[in-house]
Amino acid sequence: MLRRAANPARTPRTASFVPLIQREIERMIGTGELTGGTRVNESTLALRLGISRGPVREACRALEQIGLLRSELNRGFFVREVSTKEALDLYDIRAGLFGTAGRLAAAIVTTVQLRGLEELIGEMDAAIEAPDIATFYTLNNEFHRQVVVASDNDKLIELYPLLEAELHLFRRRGLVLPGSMRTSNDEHKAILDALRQGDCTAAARLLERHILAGKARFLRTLEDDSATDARRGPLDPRHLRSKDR
Amino acid sequence: MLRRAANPARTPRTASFVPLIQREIERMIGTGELTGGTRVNESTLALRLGISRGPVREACRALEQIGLLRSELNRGFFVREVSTKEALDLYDIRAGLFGTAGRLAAAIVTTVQLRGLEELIGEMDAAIEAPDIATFYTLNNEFHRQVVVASDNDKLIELYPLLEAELHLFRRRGLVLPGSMRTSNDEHKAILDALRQGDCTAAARLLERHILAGKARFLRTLEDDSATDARRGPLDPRHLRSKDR
DNA sequence: CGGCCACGAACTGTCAACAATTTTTGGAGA
DNA sequence: TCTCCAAAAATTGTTGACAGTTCGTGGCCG
Repeated sequence: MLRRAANPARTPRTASFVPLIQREIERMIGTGELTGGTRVNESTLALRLGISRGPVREACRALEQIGLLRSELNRGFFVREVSTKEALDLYDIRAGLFGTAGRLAAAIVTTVQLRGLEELIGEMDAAIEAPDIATFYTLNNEFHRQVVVASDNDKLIELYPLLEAELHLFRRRGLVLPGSMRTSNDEHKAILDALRQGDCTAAARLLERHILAGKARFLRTLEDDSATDARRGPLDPRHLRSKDR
Repeated sequence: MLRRAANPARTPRTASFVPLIQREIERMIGTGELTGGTRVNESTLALRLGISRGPVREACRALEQIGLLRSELNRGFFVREVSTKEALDLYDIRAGLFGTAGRLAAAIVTTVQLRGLEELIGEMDAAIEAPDIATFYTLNNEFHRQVVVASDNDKLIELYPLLEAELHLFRRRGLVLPGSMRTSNDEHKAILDALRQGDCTAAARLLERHILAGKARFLRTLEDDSATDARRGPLDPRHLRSKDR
């Protein structure tokens, strides 16, 4: 929580409030403290953080650009809700970018990085045995992140987490199916092999398919949900237009 | 130019100033009115647009997020300069995304859209004959845009132009080599064929390679420049780490 | 003549206030 | 009791002002 108790002076000027507020709101969204569709009350938030509305508005404007908030004229900022169509779109984009990351990484990945990925795979195996879904989820994210970092493409390293964050705004969480963890980690192992051998084409293909497989699993959970939970109604047929491959 | 002369009332409230300012700054950057590295003076800009600094700051904060501006504490906002490394990184990202666009588009592209692409290719041929580099440049951009639109991936349609805009911040413009126009349009024809046949894999591969070919041409112009214009010094060896394919 | 420091101007970061708009509340009428 | 409407409250969009920082200038000292 942001407190200015330790700094009664008017303006610290050693750091701007805006990035702090931005990260704070991101955190609130991440933890579910702010849930999709809810309105961000500028005054309340400013009061709670002990600052005025100006910096809060700037932070919200920044968050609007990266897709975490949306604005309505004279009504302020709202936490974005990601539709099923958008979530599926994001999977396709992530697939393309992740494939690119693999193509780049395979050419320049270091042995240290390879060892790191190997360790993560081992820990994921352990999490599968436990079974510990939460830990697997974290490790899986870290594996993806490290692959992107290995690409040494700074723009990609910057862009990829934004897409992940936006995907997390999809209304239903916990998209990791217990049964799919083993399959997923097998894919990780194949990816590691391709990276180790410096096979750019294979790495790109495997990583792209890894995300698209995730998309397929995601689609399946959606269908399951709409079957068991009839209140939500049938799936929008538009979703089926996004063909895989 | 934004003027409020027609609206002397204090607050119109039929639209927020922020998006208008944002687009105005984008335009100024696009036309080169604001060039890379220059400082964005909030007071001056606000005065010129006839509004106060608040909305200007919000617009700048938004532009910071999409990579057109950067901020320094107590020094304000500056027009970003895109380094050679970043430009090359952007080419790789665009290649991956463009390939994704092609994979998606091939499955659902309409005959109307195909006809539109075909016409653009024809016009580009004419521009090559003229020769009219500026027109070719515009048509080429439009061709790329239409392929992305054909993917029907809204997030991609939103994301792709941002990357284009950022690439335009690279310090040297006019990266279209006269000699490469014909090659480039030949690639367009192959892409159109793949799309017409609904061949997702071929379309993805061709589009990805089309951008990577652009990256290769880009690299060549850099080398030419550094050879003829020795004052800039030799290329940073890091650039060579981004291997193609 | 050159470097250093102090002073003033310019500018940023933040705040408090105001007007316009939206939302809520309360009650009158059917 | 429910619906509709008007007034009050709450909230946003914008503004002008203030404090602190950075930048530029000129004088002083070596």
